[in-house]
Amino acid sequence: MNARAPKGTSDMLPDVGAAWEYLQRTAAALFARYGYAPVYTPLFEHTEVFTRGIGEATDIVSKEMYTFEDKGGRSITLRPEGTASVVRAALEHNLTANGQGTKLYYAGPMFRYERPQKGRMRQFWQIGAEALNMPDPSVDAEVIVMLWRFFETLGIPTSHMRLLLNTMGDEQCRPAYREKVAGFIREHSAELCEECNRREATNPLRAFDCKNPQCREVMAGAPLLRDELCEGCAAHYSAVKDSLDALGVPYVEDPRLVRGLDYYTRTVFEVQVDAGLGSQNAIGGGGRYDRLMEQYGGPPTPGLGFALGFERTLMAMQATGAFVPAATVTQVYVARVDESVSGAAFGVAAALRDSGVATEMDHQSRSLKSQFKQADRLGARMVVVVGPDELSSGQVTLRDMGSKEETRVALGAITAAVRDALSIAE
RNA sequence: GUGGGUGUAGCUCAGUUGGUUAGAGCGUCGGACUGUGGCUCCGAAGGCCGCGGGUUCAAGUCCCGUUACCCACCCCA
Repeated sequence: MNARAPKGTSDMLPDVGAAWEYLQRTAAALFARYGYAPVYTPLFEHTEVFTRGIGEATDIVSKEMYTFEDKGGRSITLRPEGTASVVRAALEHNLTANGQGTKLYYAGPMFRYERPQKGRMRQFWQIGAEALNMPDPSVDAEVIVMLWRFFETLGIPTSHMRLLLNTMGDEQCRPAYREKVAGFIREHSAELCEECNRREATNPLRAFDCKNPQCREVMAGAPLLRDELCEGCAAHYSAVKDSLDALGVPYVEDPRLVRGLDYYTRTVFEVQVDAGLGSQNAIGGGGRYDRLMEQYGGPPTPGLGFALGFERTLMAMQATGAFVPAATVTQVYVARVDESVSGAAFGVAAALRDSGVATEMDHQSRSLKSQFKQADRLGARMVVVVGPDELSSGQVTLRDMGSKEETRVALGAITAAVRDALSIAE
Protein backbone atom coordinates (compact mmCIF):
# COMPACT_ATOMS: atom_id res chain seq x y z
CA MET A 1 0.00 0.00 0.00
CA ASN A 2 0.94 3.63 -0.36
CA ALA A 3 1.91 4.76 3.14
CA ARG A 4 1.71 8.39 2.32
CA ALA A 5 -0.76 11.08 3.32
CA PRO A 6 -2.87 12.27 0.36
CA LYS A 7 -1.65 15.20 -1.71
CA GLY A 8 -2.05 18.49 0.07
CA THR A 9 -2.46 16.93 3.51
CA SER A 10 0.11 16.35 6.20
CA ASP A 11 0.48 14.48 9.44
CA MET A 12 0.88 16.75 12.38
CA LEU A 13 3.52 15.14 14.54
CA PRO A 14 3.84 15.93 18.26
CA ASP A 15 5.55 19.31 17.91
CA VAL A 16 2.81 20.56 15.61
CA GLY A 17 0.17 18.92 17.76
CA ALA A 18 1.38 20.90 20.75
CA ALA A 19 1.34 24.12 18.73
CA TRP A 20 -2.22 23.37 17.58
CA GLU A 21 -3.50 23.00 21.12
CA TYR A 22 -1.72 26.17 22.09
CA LEU A 23 -3.41 28.12 19.30
CA GLN A 24 -6.80 26.78 20.34
CA ARG A 25 -6.23 27.48 24.03
CA THR A 26 -5.05 30.98 23.30
CA ALA A 27 -7.97 31.71 21.00
CA ALA A 28 -10.53 30.27 23.42
CA ALA A 29 -9.23 32.40 26.28
CA LEU A 30 -9.08 35.58 24.24
CA PHE A 31 -12.36 35.14 22.40
CA ALA A 32 -14.19 34.41 25.64
CA ARG A 33 -13.18 37.87 26.84
CA TYR A 34 -15.08 39.28 23.87
CA GLY A 35 -18.14 37.16 24.56
CA TYR A 36 -17.70 34.37 22.03
CA ALA A 37 -18.81 30.81 22.72
CA PRO A 38 -17.59 27.69 20.91
CA VAL A 39 -19.64 25.76 18.35
CA TYR A 40 -18.82 22.64 16.39
CA THR A 41 -20.67 22.17 13.12
CA PRO A 42 -20.32 19.12 10.83
CA LEU A 43 -17.24 18.84 8.64
CA PHE A 44 -19.59 18.27 5.70
CA GLU A 45 -22.83 19.90 4.66
CA HIS A 46 -25.39 19.68 1.93
CA THR A 47 -23.62 21.10 -1.10
CA GLU A 48 -26.23 23.82 -1.40
CA VAL A 49 -25.07 25.44 1.84
CA PHE A 50 -21.88 26.45 0.07
CA THR A 51 -23.11 27.05 -3.47
CA ARG A 52 -25.81 29.44 -2.25
CA GLY A 53 -23.77 31.02 0.50
CA ILE A 54 -20.34 31.47 -1.02
CA GLY A 55 -21.56 32.00 -4.58
CA GLU A 56 -21.52 29.85 -7.73
CA ALA A 57 -19.06 32.06 -9.53
CA THR A 58 -16.36 32.01 -6.85
CA ASP A 59 -13.22 29.93 -7.28
CA ILE A 60 -14.04 28.01 -4.14
CA VAL A 61 -17.39 26.78 -5.43
CA SER A 62 -16.58 26.49 -9.11
CA LYS A 63 -13.44 24.43 -8.81
CA GLU A 64 -12.22 23.78 -5.29
CA MET A 65 -14.90 21.79 -3.48
CA TYR A 66 -14.70 18.18 -2.40
CA THR A 67 -18.20 17.17 -3.46
CA PHE A 68 -19.59 13.64 -3.58
CA GLU A 69 -22.84 11.77 -3.48
CA ASP A 70 -23.48 9.76 -0.33
CA LYS A 71 -25.24 6.40 -0.25
CA GLY A 72 -28.59 8.10 0.12
CA GLY A 73 -28.11 10.02 -3.11
CA ARG A 74 -27.53 13.38 -1.38
CA SER A 75 -24.93 15.79 -2.70
CA ILE A 76 -22.48 16.33 0.13
CA THR A 77 -19.51 18.70 0.31
CA LEU A 78 -16.57 18.83 2.71
CA ARG A 79 -16.63 22.35 4.13
CA PRO A 80 -14.26 24.72 2.33
CA GLU A 81 -14.76 27.41 4.97
CA GLY A 82 -16.63 27.88 8.23
CA THR A 83 -18.95 30.86 7.98
CA ALA A 84 -21.58 29.21 5.79
CA SER A 85 -21.98 26.33 8.24
CA VAL A 86 -22.23 28.57 11.29
CA VAL A 87 -24.87 30.76 9.68
CA ARG A 88 -26.79 27.67 8.56
CA ALA A 89 -26.64 26.29 12.11
CA ALA A 90 -27.75 29.61 13.62
CA LEU A 91 -30.75 29.62 11.29
CA GLU A 92 -31.59 25.97 11.96
CA HIS A 93 -31.57 26.46 15.74
CA ASN A 94 -33.13 29.92 15.77
CA LEU A 95 -30.14 31.43 17.53
CA THR A 96 -30.94 34.80 16.05
CA ALA A 97 -34.73 34.70 16.35
CA ASN A 98 -36.46 37.94 17.37
CA GLY A 99 -33.35 39.98 16.77
CA GLN A 100 -31.20 38.04 19.23
CA GLY A 101 -27.49 38.70 18.89
CA THR A 102 -24.98 35.82 19.12
CA LYS A 103 -21.24 35.54 19.09
CA LEU A 104 -19.81 32.19 18.09
CA TYR A 105 -16.39 30.79 17.27
CA TYR A 106 -15.22 27.54 15.76
CA ALA A 107 -11.97 25.72 15.02
CA GLY A 108 -11.28 22.81 12.76
CA PRO A 109 -10.16 21.56 9.36
CA MET A 110 -11.37 22.95 6.03
CA PHE A 111 -11.02 21.32 2.63
CA ARG A 112 -10.28 22.82 -0.75
CA TYR A 113 -9.16 20.99 -3.85
CA GLU A 114 -6.26 23.21 -4.86
CA ARG A 115 -2.72 22.79 -6.08
CA PRO A 116 -0.63 22.77 -2.89
CA GLN A 117 2.22 25.19 -2.34
CA LYS A 118 3.80 27.03 0.54
CA GLY A 119 1.04 28.01 2.96
CA ARG A 120 -1.66 26.31 0.92
CA MET A 121 -3.01 22.86 1.68
CA ARG A 122 -6.01 20.80 0.63
CA GLN A 123 -6.82 20.23 4.27
CA PHE A 124 -6.01 23.17 6.50
CA TRP A 125 -7.17 24.40 9.87
CA GLN A 126 -8.98 27.59 10.66
CA ILE A 127 -10.28 29.34 13.73
CA GLY A 128 -13.13 31.65 12.96
CA ALA A 129 -15.49 33.93 14.86
CA GLU A 130 -18.92 35.17 13.82
CA ALA A 131 -21.09 37.91 15.33
CA LEU A 132 -24.72 37.67 14.22
CA ASN A 133 -27.47 40.27 14.37
CA MET A 134 -25.15 43.09 15.31
CA PRO A 135 -25.42 45.79 12.69
CA ASP A 136 -23.49 48.54 14.47
CA PRO A 137 -20.06 49.50 13.15
CA SER A 138 -18.75 49.12 16.70
CA VAL A 139 -18.84 45.35 16.32
CA ASP A 140 -16.86 45.56 13.07
CA ALA A 141 -14.11 47.32 14.95
CA GLU A 142 -14.42 44.92 17.87
CA VAL A 143 -13.97 41.88 15.66
CA ILE A 144 -11.02 43.40 13.85
CA VAL A 145 -9.38 44.32 17.13
CA MET A 146 -9.92 40.79 18.46
CA LEU A 147 -8.22 39.30 15.40
CA TRP A 148 -5.34 41.74 15.68
CA ARG A 149 -4.93 41.10 19.41
CA PHE A 150 -4.87 37.37 18.79
CA PHE A 151 -1.81 37.63 16.60
CA GLU A 152 -0.24 40.06 19.04
CA THR A 153 -0.90 37.67 21.91
CA LEU A 154 0.87 34.90 20.02
CA GLY A 155 3.92 37.11 19.83
CA ILE A 156 3.97 37.91 16.12
CA PRO A 157 5.62 41.37 16.05
CA THR A 158 3.33 44.06 14.73
CA SER A 159 6.21 45.26 12.60
CA HIS A 160 5.73 42.09 10.52
CA MET A 161 1.95 42.44 10.25
CA ARG A 162 -0.31 44.62 8.18
CA LEU A 163 -4.04 45.13 8.56
CA LEU A 164 -5.83 45.92 5.32
CA LEU A 165 -9.27 47.48 5.39
CA ASN A 166 -11.86 48.19 2.73
CA THR A 167 -15.60 48.40 2.18
CA MET A 168 -17.61 46.52 -0.40
CA GLY A 169 -20.76 48.65 -0.20
CA ASP A 170 -24.20 47.12 0.08
CA GLU A 171 -27.23 46.32 -2.05
CA GLN A 172 -27.90 50.03 -2.47
CA CYS A 173 -24.59 51.15 -3.88
CA ARG A 174 -22.79 48.04 -5.02
CA PRO A 175 -24.96 46.98 -7.98
CA ALA A 176 -24.63 50.40 -9.57
CA TYR A 177 -20.90 50.45 -8.91
CA ARG A 178 -20.57 46.94 -10.24
CA GLU A 179 -22.27 48.01 -13.44
CA LYS A 180 -19.90 50.94 -13.71
CA VAL A 181 -16.89 48.67 -13.43
CA ALA A 182 -18.40 46.21 -15.91
CA GLY A 183 -18.95 49.10 -18.28
CA PHE A 184 -15.37 50.23 -17.75
CA ILE A 185 -14.12 46.74 -18.59
CA ARG A 186 -16.21 46.64 -21.77
CA GLU A 187 -14.78 50.01 -22.80
CA HIS A 188 -11.24 48.78 -22.26
CA SER A 189 -11.89 45.24 -23.40
CA ALA A 190 -9.06 45.24 -25.93
CA GLU A 191 -6.46 46.28 -23.34
CA LEU A 192 -7.44 43.72 -20.71
CA CYS A 193 -6.56 40.04 -20.48
CA GLU A 194 -8.93 37.23 -21.36
CA GLU A 195 -9.53 36.44 -17.71
CA CYS A 196 -10.55 40.00 -16.90
CA ASN A 197 -12.93 40.06 -19.83
CA ARG A 198 -14.49 36.89 -18.51
CA ARG A 199 -14.84 38.58 -15.11
CA GLU A 200 -16.89 41.35 -16.69
CA ALA A 201 -19.88 39.01 -16.63
CA THR A 202 -19.19 36.97 -13.47
CA ASN A 203 -17.58 39.31 -10.96
CA PRO A 204 -16.20 42.51 -12.45
CA LEU A 205 -14.73 43.69 -9.14
CA ARG A 206 -12.24 40.88 -9.19
CA ALA A 207 -10.54 42.50 -12.17
CA PHE A 208 -8.90 44.76 -9.57
CA ASP A 209 -7.10 41.70 -8.32
CA CYS A 210 -5.52 40.77 -11.65
CA LYS A 211 -1.74 40.40 -11.47
CA ASN A 212 -1.25 41.18 -15.13
CA PRO A 213 0.73 44.47 -15.17
CA GLN A 214 -1.19 45.86 -18.10
CA CYS A 215 -4.52 45.05 -16.50
CA ARG A 216 -3.39 46.74 -13.30
CA GLU A 217 -2.46 49.82 -15.19
CA VAL A 218 -5.80 49.95 -16.97
CA MET A 219 -7.78 49.15 -13.82
CA ALA A 220 -6.00 51.92 -11.94
CA GLY A 221 -8.16 54.24 -13.99
CA ALA A 222 -11.39 52.47 -13.09
CA PRO A 223 -13.90 54.09 -10.75
CA LEU A 224 -13.40 53.32 -7.06
CA LEU A 225 -16.23 52.21 -4.83
CA ARG A 226 -15.07 54.57 -2.17
CA ASP A 227 -16.30 57.42 -4.34
CA GLU A 228 -19.62 55.72 -5.07
CA LEU A 229 -20.72 54.61 -1.59
CA CYS A 230 -24.28 55.29 -0.52
CA GLU A 231 -24.78 57.39 2.56
CA GLY A 232 -25.31 54.44 4.91
CA CYS A 233 -22.19 52.62 3.79
CA ALA A 234 -20.04 55.73 3.89
CA ALA A 235 -21.16 56.45 7.46
CA HIS A 236 -20.63 52.84 8.52
CA TYR A 237 -17.16 52.72 7.04
CA SER A 238 -16.02 55.94 8.64
CA ALA A 239 -17.42 54.85 12.01
CA VAL A 240 -15.37 51.63 11.80
CA LYS A 241 -12.27 53.61 11.04
CA ASP A 242 -12.95 56.01 13.90
CA SER A 243 -13.20 53.14 16.36
CA LEU A 244 -9.97 51.59 15.13
CA ASP A 245 -8.26 54.95 15.32
CA ALA A 246 -9.46 55.38 18.88
CA LEU A 247 -7.75 52.13 19.88
CA GLY A 248 -4.66 52.85 17.84
CA VAL A 249 -4.98 49.75 15.68
CA PRO A 250 -2.81 50.48 12.64
CA TYR A 251 -4.89 49.62 9.58
CA VAL A 252 -4.11 50.45 5.98
CA GLU A 253 -6.95 51.28 3.64
CA ASP A 254 -6.78 49.24 0.45
CA PRO A 255 -9.51 50.19 -2.01
CA ARG A 256 -8.49 47.25 -4.15
CA LEU A 257 -8.95 44.63 -1.42
CA VAL A 258 -11.61 42.37 -2.89
CA ARG A 259 -12.30 39.14 -1.12
CA GLY A 260 -13.17 36.04 -3.09
CA LEU A 261 -16.45 35.17 -1.45
CA ASP A 262 -19.67 36.65 -2.78
CA TYR A 263 -21.34 37.10 0.57
CA TYR A 264 -19.34 40.08 1.77
CA THR A 265 -20.98 43.47 2.20
CA ARG A 266 -19.55 46.66 3.63
CA THR A 267 -16.49 46.05 5.81
CA VAL A 268 -13.79 43.63 4.65
CA PHE A 269 -10.34 43.18 6.15
CA GLU A 270 -7.27 41.01 5.99
CA VAL A 271 -4.15 40.56 8.10
CA GLN A 272 -1.00 39.98 6.11
CA VAL A 273 2.43 39.04 7.31
CA ASP A 274 5.79 39.54 5.63
CA ALA A 275 7.71 36.56 7.00
CA GLY A 276 7.55 32.81 6.65
CA LEU A 277 4.85 32.45 4.05
CA GLY A 278 6.01 32.45 0.42
CA SER A 279 3.50 34.23 -1.70
CA GLN A 280 0.54 33.39 0.53
CA ASN A 281 0.78 36.35 2.85
CA ALA A 282 -2.67 36.46 4.47
CA ILE A 283 -2.93 34.80 7.88
CA GLY A 284 -6.45 35.94 8.60
CA GLY A 285 -9.30 37.77 6.97
CA GLY A 286 -13.01 38.39 7.02
CA GLY A 287 -15.79 40.84 6.67
CA ARG A 288 -19.44 41.66 7.03
CA TYR A 289 -22.14 39.55 5.36
CA ASP A 290 -25.47 41.22 6.05
CA ARG A 291 -27.43 39.30 3.41
CA LEU A 292 -26.10 35.78 3.93
CA MET A 293 -28.86 34.50 6.22
CA GLU A 294 -31.42 35.52 3.61
CA GLN A 295 -29.65 33.35 1.04
CA TYR A 296 -30.72 30.43 3.19
CA GLY A 297 -34.30 31.58 3.42
CA GLY A 298 -33.93 33.19 6.83
CA PRO A 299 -34.94 36.69 7.92
CA PRO A 300 -32.61 39.63 7.25
CA THR A 301 -29.84 39.07 9.78
CA PRO A 302 -26.63 41.02 9.68
CA GLY A 303 -23.43 39.12 10.30
CA LEU A 304 -19.73 39.65 10.54
CA GLY A 305 -16.74 37.42 11.07
CA PHE A 306 -13.24 36.33 10.25
CA ALA A 307 -11.20 33.19 9.79
CA LEU A 308 -7.54 32.69 10.43
CA GLY A 309 -5.32 29.85 9.26
CA PHE A 310 -3.43 27.65 11.74
CA GLU A 311 -0.70 26.54 9.36
CA ARG A 312 0.06 30.03 8.16
CA THR A 313 -0.10 31.51 11.64
CA LEU A 314 2.35 28.91 12.90
CA MET A 315 4.70 29.60 9.98
CA ALA A 316 4.58 33.30 10.77
CA MET A 317 5.28 32.58 14.44
CA GLN A 318 8.27 30.42 13.62
CA ALA A 319 9.64 32.90 11.09
CA THR A 320 9.41 35.80 13.53
CA GLY A 321 10.74 33.89 16.53
CA ALA A 322 7.50 33.89 18.50
CA PHE A 323 7.21 31.39 21.34
CA VAL A 324 5.89 27.97 20.33
CA PRO A 325 5.43 25.43 23.12
CA ALA A 326 7.24 22.08 23.08
CA ALA A 327 5.50 18.77 22.62
CA THR A 328 5.71 17.26 26.10
CA VAL A 329 7.19 18.18 29.42
CA THR A 330 8.58 15.38 31.55
CA GLN A 331 9.35 16.53 35.06
CA VAL A 332 10.57 13.29 36.59
CA TYR A 333 12.06 10.11 35.17
CA VAL A 334 11.90 6.87 37.13
CA ALA A 335 14.91 4.67 36.36
CA ARG A 336 15.15 1.07 37.44
CA VAL A 337 18.49 -0.63 37.97
CA ASP A 338 17.33 -4.08 36.95
CA GLU A 339 14.25 -6.18 36.30
CA SER A 340 13.93 -7.27 39.91
CA VAL A 341 12.71 -3.82 40.96
CA SER A 342 10.31 -3.25 38.09
CA GLY A 343 7.28 -3.56 40.31
CA ALA A 344 8.54 -0.96 42.77
CA ALA A 345 9.56 1.41 39.98
CA PHE A 346 6.16 1.10 38.39
CA GLY A 347 4.57 1.89 41.74
CA VAL A 348 6.69 5.00 42.22
CA ALA A 349 5.86 6.30 38.74
CA ALA A 350 2.16 5.67 39.30
CA ALA A 351 2.20 7.48 42.65
CA LEU A 352 4.00 10.48 41.14
CA ARG A 353 1.52 10.70 38.29
CA ASP A 354 -1.42 10.40 40.64
CA SER A 355 -0.04 13.32 42.59
CA GLY A 356 0.12 15.45 39.46
CA VAL A 357 3.75 15.12 38.42
CA ALA A 358 4.57 14.48 34.73
CA THR A 359 6.52 11.25 35.01
CA GLU A 360 8.11 8.91 32.50
CA MET A 361 9.83 5.55 32.93
CA ASP A 362 11.53 2.95 30.79
CA HIS A 363 9.38 0.35 29.04
CA GLN A 364 12.09 -1.12 26.84
CA SER A 365 14.31 -2.83 29.40
CA ARG A 366 17.16 -0.51 28.60
CA SER A 367 20.37 -0.12 30.53
CA LEU A 368 20.51 2.32 33.43
CA LYS A 369 22.87 4.46 31.39
CA SER A 370 20.49 4.78 28.51
CA GLN A 371 17.66 5.48 30.91
CA PHE A 372 19.61 8.48 32.14
CA LYS A 373 20.26 9.56 28.57
CA GLN A 374 16.56 9.34 27.91
CA ALA A 375 15.79 11.31 31.08
CA ASP A 376 18.20 13.98 29.92
CA ARG A 377 16.70 14.12 26.47
CA LEU A 378 13.22 14.46 27.88
CA GLY A 379 14.38 17.37 30.00
CA ALA A 380 13.47 15.70 33.30
CA ARG A 381 14.53 17.78 36.27
CA MET A 382 14.86 14.78 38.57
CA VAL A 383 15.47 11.08 38.29
CA VAL A 384 14.24 8.60 40.85
CA VAL A 385 16.59 5.60 40.86
CA VAL A 386 14.95 2.41 42.03
CA GLY A 387 17.54 -0.29 42.76
CA PRO A 388 17.98 -3.37 44.93
CA ASP A 389 20.46 -1.63 47.25
CA GLU A 390 18.29 1.19 48.46
CA LEU A 391 15.13 -0.81 48.14
CA SER A 392 16.42 -3.32 50.70
CA SER A 393 16.13 -0.57 53.26
CA GLY A 394 12.85 0.71 51.87
CA GLN A 395 14.38 3.65 50.05
CA VAL A 396 14.99 5.07 46.59
CA THR A 397 17.55 7.57 45.30
CA LEU A 398 16.44 11.01 44.15
CA ARG A 399 18.85 12.73 41.80
CA ASP A 400 18.64 16.38 40.82
CA MET A 401 19.70 16.47 37.19
CA GLY A 402 20.87 20.04 37.40
CA SER A 403 23.01 19.95 40.53
CA LYS A 404 23.76 16.20 40.33
CA GLU A 405 22.90 16.05 44.01
CA GLU A 406 21.55 12.70 45.21
CA THR A 407 19.58 11.91 48.33
CA ARG A 408 18.08 8.75 49.75
CA VAL A 409 14.37 9.02 50.34
CA ALA A 410 12.02 6.58 52.02
CA LEU A 411 9.71 4.92 49.49
CA GLY A 412 6.65 6.32 51.20
CA ALA A 413 7.98 9.87 51.16
CA ILE A 414 9.11 10.05 47.54
CA THR A 415 6.05 11.82 46.21
CA ALA A 416 6.28 14.57 48.81
CA ALA A 417 10.04 14.87 48.30
CA VAL A 418 9.68 15.22 44.53
CA ARG A 419 6.86 17.70 44.82
CA ASP A 420 8.89 19.67 47.30
CA ALA A 421 11.92 19.68 45.03
CA LEU A 422 9.79 20.80 42.10
CA SER A 423 8.16 23.39 44.39
CA ILE A 424 4.61 22.31 43.69
CA ALA A 425 2.20 23.82 46.16
CA GLU A 426 -0.33 21.48 47.73
C1' G B 1 -5.64 23.68 -14.76
C1' U B 2 -0.43 25.86 -16.45
C1' G B 3 4.92 26.41 -15.61
C1' G B 4 9.77 25.53 -13.10
C1' G B 5 12.82 22.64 -9.59
C1' U B 6 14.07 18.24 -6.86
C1' G B 7 13.84 12.80 -5.64
C1' U B 8 20.83 8.92 -2.74
C1' A B 9 20.69 5.99 5.11
C1' G B 10 15.56 8.16 10.31
C1' C B 11 17.10 13.77 9.07
C1' U B 12 20.31 17.40 6.10
C1' C B 13 23.12 16.45 1.99
C1' A B 14 28.10 14.86 -0.96
C1' G B 15 28.93 11.60 -5.02
C1' U B 16 34.48 14.24 -9.89
C1' U B 17 34.52 13.66 -17.96
C1' G B 18 29.43 7.07 -16.88
C1' G B 19 34.20 2.69 -14.26
C1' U B 20 34.92 -2.26 -9.12
C1' U B 21 32.39 -3.57 -2.31
C1' A B 22 27.71 4.16 -2.56
C1' G B 23 29.95 8.34 1.43
C1' A B 24 29.78 12.43 5.35
C1' G B 25 27.47 15.16 9.31
C1' C B 26 23.49 14.82 12.70
C1' G B 27 20.39 11.22 15.04
C1' U B 28 19.82 6.01 16.94
C1' C B 29 22.07 1.74 19.49
C1' G B 30 26.43 -0.29 22.11
C1' G B 31 31.23 0.43 24.55
C1' A B 32 35.33 3.35 27.16
C1' C B 33 32.79 4.60 32.84
C1' U B 34 31.24 -3.80 35.74
C1' G B 35 24.03 0.86 39.24
C1' U B 36 24.09 7.17 36.68
C1' G B 37 22.84 11.97 31.75
C1' G B 38 24.79 16.44 29.10
C1' C B 39 31.41 16.76 26.90
C1' U B 40 35.08 13.55 24.45
C1' C B 41 36.78 9.10 22.04
C1' C B 42 35.81 4.16 19.79
C1' G B 43 32.46 0.85 17.36
C1' A B 44 27.77 -0.90 15.15
C1' A B 45 23.20 -1.02 12.81
C1' G B 46 20.78 1.40 8.94
C1' G B 47 20.45 2.42 1.40
C1' C B 48 15.56 -2.26 -4.61
C1' C B 49 20.41 5.76 -5.23
C1' G B 50 11.45 7.28 -6.31
C1' C B 51 9.47 3.67 -10.19
C1' G B 52 9.64 1.67 -15.41
C1' G B 53 12.13 1.45 -19.91
C1' G B 54 16.37 2.74 -23.14
C1' U B 55 21.74 3.71 -24.60
C1' U B 56 26.44 1.22 -23.07
C1' C B 57 31.30 -3.84 -22.00
C1' A B 58 29.62 -0.85 -17.64
C1' A B 59 24.29 3.82 -15.22
C1' G B 60 23.36 6.88 -8.61
C1' U B 61 25.68 9.49 -12.94
C1' C B 62 23.31 10.00 -19.91
C1' C B 63 18.16 9.72 -22.68
C1' C B 64 12.66 8.87 -22.56
C1' G B 65 8.41 8.03 -19.74
C1' U B 66 5.99 7.98 -15.10
C1' U B 67 5.13 9.20 -10.08
C1' A B 68 5.82 11.94 -5.56
C1' C B 69 7.21 16.25 -3.18
C1' C B 70 8.55 21.44 -3.36
C1' C B 71 7.93 26.35 -5.47
C1' A B 72 5.33 29.81 -8.62
C1' C B 73 0.83 31.45 -11.54
C1' C B 74 -4.45 31.62 -10.12
C1' C B 75 -7.02 32.16 -5.57
C1' C B 76 -7.25 32.18 -0.61
C1' A B 77 -6.38 30.97 5.56
